[in-house]
Amino acid sequence: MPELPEVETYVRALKPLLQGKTILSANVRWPRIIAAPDAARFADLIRGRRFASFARRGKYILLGLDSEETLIIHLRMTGQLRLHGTARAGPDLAETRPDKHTHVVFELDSDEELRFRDTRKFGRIWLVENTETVVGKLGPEPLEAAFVPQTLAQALTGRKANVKSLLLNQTLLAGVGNIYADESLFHAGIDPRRPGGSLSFQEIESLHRALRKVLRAGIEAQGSSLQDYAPPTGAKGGFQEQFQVFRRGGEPCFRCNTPVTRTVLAQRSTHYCSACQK
DNA sequence: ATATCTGCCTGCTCGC
DNA sequence: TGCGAGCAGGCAGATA
Repeated sequence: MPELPEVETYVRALKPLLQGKTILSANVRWPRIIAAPDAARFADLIRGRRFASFARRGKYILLGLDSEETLIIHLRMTGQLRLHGTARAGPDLAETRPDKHTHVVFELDSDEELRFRDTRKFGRIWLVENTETVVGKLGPEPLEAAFVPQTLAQALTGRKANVKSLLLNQTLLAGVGNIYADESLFHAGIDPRRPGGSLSFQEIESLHRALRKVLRAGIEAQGSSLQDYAPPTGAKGGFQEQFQVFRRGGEPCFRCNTPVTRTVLAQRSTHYCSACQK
């Protein structure tokens, strides 16, 4: 499940692969993937556009074009973007043919095509003039300088929902998903079931520090490689090797040997150490 | 306003 | 081996 570090890795990888290349056509094989405008208009508008800028906001990939428009892609759970050769593919053409999970194919002017592949079809693609119509409701970027403990305090104070659910709320904080929420709460020593409003300012500072540390480490490791995540270059990230609690239910905590607890919060699997996290 | 639930999807695992 | 049930989960939209 691509979260902030995985999406950041994606954007960094896409830039040298796509910069300056022009989209000759877009073949939409599963129209529901295109969130806006409708699939036919999308294909019409994107024809002839050139990739000009590359950015990330939360878990969204923002590909600025040489027009007033931005191509926005959200990978959700199982979305992937891969660049494939076409004319240069030669004898391996059969191997490079889009499979049944490839829902959008962008033909480029470089004898290549950019494919959006998504087994579970949760991913979405937009083409918009104003990015705010898509990402406008997102909360602050946790790695920007403007994100200080007071920002996090503002998101948590007065809240009765558990802190794990609040960390997953993209309108409060952008980019944190299930992996980095569980890992950050472990590093901060905070029980994920605690009501957001029950955290002391000292605990909020600790959580703020943990979030930034874990997200930076995730980017440094080029993300986590789980079953469905595949970056455009094929190079796999290694942050899963640093997991302290995520998907380690029943296994001993690396710090204290207490078996890691697995429970469900906000309908999502949640992992924590009952001894280390209070 | 906030909190919680449902639907979207497919592949995989599990039990019979 | 076959098959259905349950599960994984980000986010929009609905409901409480």
